[in-house]
Amino acid sequence: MLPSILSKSRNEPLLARDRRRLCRLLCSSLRTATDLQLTNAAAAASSPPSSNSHIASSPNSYHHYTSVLQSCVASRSLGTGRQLHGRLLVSGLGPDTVLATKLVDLYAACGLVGHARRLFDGMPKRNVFLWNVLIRAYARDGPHEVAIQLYRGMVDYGVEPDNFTYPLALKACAALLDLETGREVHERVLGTHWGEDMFVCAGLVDMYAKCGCVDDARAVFDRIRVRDSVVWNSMIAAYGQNGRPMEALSLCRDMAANGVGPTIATLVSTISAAADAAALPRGRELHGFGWRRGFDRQDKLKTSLVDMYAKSGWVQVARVLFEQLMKRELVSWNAMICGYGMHGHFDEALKLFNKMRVEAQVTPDNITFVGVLSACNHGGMVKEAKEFFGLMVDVYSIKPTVQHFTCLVDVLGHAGRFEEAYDLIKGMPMQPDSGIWGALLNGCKIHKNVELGELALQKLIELEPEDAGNYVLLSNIYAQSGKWEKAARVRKLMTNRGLKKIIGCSWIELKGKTHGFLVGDASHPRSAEIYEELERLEGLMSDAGYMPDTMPVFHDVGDDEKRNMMRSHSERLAIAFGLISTPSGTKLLVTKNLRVCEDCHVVIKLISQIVQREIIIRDVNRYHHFVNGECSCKDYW
DNA sequence: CAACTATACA
Repeated sequence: MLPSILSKSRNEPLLARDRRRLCRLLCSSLRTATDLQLTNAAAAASSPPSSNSHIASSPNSYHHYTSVLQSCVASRSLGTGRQLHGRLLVSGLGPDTVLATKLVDLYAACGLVGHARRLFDGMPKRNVFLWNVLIRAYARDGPHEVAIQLYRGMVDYGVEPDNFTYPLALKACAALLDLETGREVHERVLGTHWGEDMFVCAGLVDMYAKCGCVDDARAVFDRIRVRDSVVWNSMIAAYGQNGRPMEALSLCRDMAANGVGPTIATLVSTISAAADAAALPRGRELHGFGWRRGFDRQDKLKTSLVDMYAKSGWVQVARVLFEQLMKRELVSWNAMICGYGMHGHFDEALKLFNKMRVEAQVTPDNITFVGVLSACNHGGMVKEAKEFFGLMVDVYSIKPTVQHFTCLVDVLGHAGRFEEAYDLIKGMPMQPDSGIWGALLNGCKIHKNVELGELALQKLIELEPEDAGNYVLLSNIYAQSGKWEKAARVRKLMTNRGLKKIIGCSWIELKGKTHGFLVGDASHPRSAEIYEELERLEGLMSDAGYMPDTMPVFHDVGDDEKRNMMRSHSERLAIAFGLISTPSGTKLLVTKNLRVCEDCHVVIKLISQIVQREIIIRDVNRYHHFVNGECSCKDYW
């Protein structure tokens, strides 16, 4: 009869004899003073005043027994838990699923998944709680494949997954980027009534988002009737993580309009979206909002602000916030180092990197090295880049990824060391991707290496035949070396394949409103003033000896027309608009969907000198920080 | 027993 003690239903009164037995068991396992203190404190904490608190606090009840175990879970008192487990085994107090669930939970929480698994495997009967607790352990700490195996095992075992199981299984799918299984889980959910459950839907949204299917995520999101902040956050993060920051920002507005208050998670996701969209005014607004709520004291929010300010050109502000962090985590260091790197402050980036390793004793990861290598890159530091690469591999035993190789190829290409770059590519342990060939092609463009440029383009076309930018780049290489027929042939090849050059577009955000400009755009209400300003500046520039360089325009058109096309490049329109709409001295940030052309680069340098303004252009792949006639890229980009 | 939150090459 004893084994049945522990499987009595919770509300059934225990027999006096059972109670005595349990009490003895419990007391004998809690002999040490520390354990006792721990347990008492934890038990007190886990029984808040409630209608049945008298039951929980009664020392002889089954509730007390389970609550002691519960408190072990809460305080991770492995010792006490193991003793209890031992006693249970010795006394033949058998397999009660409630107690087993708590033990499995305890072992998993203390990192002893093996123990948890053995206990689980030994249970003759498994209910949904037991499955969930074990799946949770694997869904949280991995290996995630096991979580999915268990989910499948549970179905085979005949236990129906519930509203707790699905989010866990989906979390594992998300971690593995296993879209196929994710869809399978979704299918199953649709066959039940759990499709209405907010937790399950949040799990689905997140799973689709992590697997890159934002629109599937949105479809699930749209069908949810009542949405709490977490579901909104999941969807906002979905856009942010999939390169659609503008939609993330607008969804945050929708969330507020729907009366759901932003939480710290909302702000972190949205601020990071603002960073990616280089939407500084919006980011500052969010910063202010977080400040009023007192969220900005939290390191996670502050780190997202570090990233946002750095990406919006305010590296110094980012640094101040970085210094204010209570504890500088790896991500914070990475954000700051990459922030310096992308603006060309390679000396600051390297100083910070050393501070991180030596003073703060934080171990860098592969992302840190991407930042450091790209910083070397922007500074043209070949020797240092190689050294850091060696440091990464030899000292930190970090396996280089294709991104690290891309940085090296890029720095070598910039320096015109094509043989080394090409050898490096040939010796890479992985297949070179489009980034690698793109970096090489970029170097070829700078040094007018037509031969290797052709090869790189060949590879690029194989890898991404749909990308018109590749054709444009090669055509520019030809044009720069005066090979006009070849330039035209590439252009023709491009049109024959039905590819269109992406139209250049730049935007600038002023007072929370985004103003976008296309090439030759005359649609802006202040268009006349914008062109007037450009003309005024051109006059001042030719006084300074500026001659337009029309080389990059590869169309077969007359010089005058080329000039006109150049002078109405979208970034110039955006800058002119910024100049006439802001007080003198205001820093301008312009974002562009393509690369800045050579002539615009020269022009913007001159403008920054003439009007004495800091102008930041955020290219499709880097920043140009123009101050007093100089650019942070030192004309290498 | 459950869902969301920062960093990265070209």
